[in-house]
Amino acid sequence: MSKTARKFDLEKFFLALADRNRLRLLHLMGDDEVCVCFFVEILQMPQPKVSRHLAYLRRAGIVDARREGKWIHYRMVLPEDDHAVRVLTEVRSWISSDQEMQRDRQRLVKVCCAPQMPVALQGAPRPASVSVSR
Amino acid sequence: MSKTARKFDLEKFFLALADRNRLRLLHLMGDDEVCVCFFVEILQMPQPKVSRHLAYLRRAGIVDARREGKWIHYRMVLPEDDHAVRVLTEVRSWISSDQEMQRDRQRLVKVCCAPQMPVALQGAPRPASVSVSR
DNA sequence: TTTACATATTCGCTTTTGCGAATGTGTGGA
DNA sequence: TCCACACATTCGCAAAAGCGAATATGTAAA
Repeated sequence: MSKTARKFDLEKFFLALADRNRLRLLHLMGDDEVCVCFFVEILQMPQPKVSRHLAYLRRAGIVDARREGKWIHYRMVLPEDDHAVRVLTEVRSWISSDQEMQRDRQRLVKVCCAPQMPVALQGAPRPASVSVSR
Repeated sequence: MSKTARKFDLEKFFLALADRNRLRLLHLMGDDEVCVCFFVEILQMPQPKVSRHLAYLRRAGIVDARREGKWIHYRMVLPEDDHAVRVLTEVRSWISSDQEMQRDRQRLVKVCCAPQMPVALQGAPRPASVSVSR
């Protein structure tokens, strides 16, 4: 599940960013580690669709996944390439200014800070801050 | 031929960057205004292919074109969106570190600084520095 | 006003991408 | 051991992208 060092592919990198679904996923992660079930719930997308787009980001070296029991957490990683890191930093700041994405995040905060989470998320591990790692 | 202000589309922007042909075109432009015929000559691509990719960049608001007689010059523009500008700045620095693109540029410099340009480019206006404009 | 030239666009075609639906895989609890 | 759950992957199809070939457009020069 862990990423091994590989040559950074410019095209694959930008292709991964060229889809609003994936940008929304990235923005929801932010600096945290987020469980797949939250993406499904917050974005109201079918689970296979979420998984497919997460896989896309994984293959592009932009996110990494960690299993914890039945749940799988995704987080952003700093790509090996410094240019990619800086582009990604700009992209994150950019998508933060997008209205729809702001609403996504508001829903995430609202849901996971509530004393009682929605039925679909009962028992799911809440998003937790992680230091973005290589 | 000139770009009118329009809402900046995140997806379209990244999609435009998600193709090596287009990244090579962008890199060849750099800070200059470059005539289409140079792209065709340097990149050794069929002219319709070059035109199609340039159109793609135009529609994404990344480049603009200027006609001068029979020739058409392309140059990068600073997108309206400041985030896009910063991403683009990083991208330009990124592609500058790519080997193939460095070779592209070397060929461009070699060709247009030569006292006698190749037959295909006889009479073509050489690339000229322009201040990147909005 | 033809003609030549530089560039843009259109047309089939193949490849790739995204999708929903179905199915597979790994984990923990009964 | 069997089942339920969380997630990943596969499959078949529709939409989109990229390509070469052909064609259209705009300009200058004869």
